[in-house]
Amino acid sequence: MSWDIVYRLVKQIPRGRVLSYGALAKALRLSGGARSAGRAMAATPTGKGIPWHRVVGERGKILIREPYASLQKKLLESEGVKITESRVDLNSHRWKPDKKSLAKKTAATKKRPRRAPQK
DNA sequence: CATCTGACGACCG
DNA sequence: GCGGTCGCCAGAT
Repeated sequence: MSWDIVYRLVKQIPRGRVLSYGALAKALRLSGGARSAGRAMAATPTGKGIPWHRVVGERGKILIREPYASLQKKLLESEGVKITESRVDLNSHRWKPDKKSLAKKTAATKKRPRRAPQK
């Protein structure tokens, strides 16, 4: 799968702003949801100018393990993001991608079925 | 092809 | 607020 679209969006996250895996997945309509977003980040090649550290858990928590967790925290703080107890202040830093930022082309399996027509 | 695992999230206790 | 479970899906073995 091409995580290109994910990287592209992540690269557009403004300095001092963060986005959650879930929001990221939703914005791009990834089939696997937050998990796929996470996979994408896990496969993110470092040194490509991709601010992967601006992606945290839905509640602003750093979910990754050491030593990346510490690194991420450090990077965020250096960007002016407030962090409290390994937790990002999503309340003031949550970022919403612009519609234009969503210049996705091949968003995984497009969109997934809404819900079972139950009832 | 069968299973397990995982940079997640929603729920429940 | 924290920890355990389940659901979701794609990759890895």
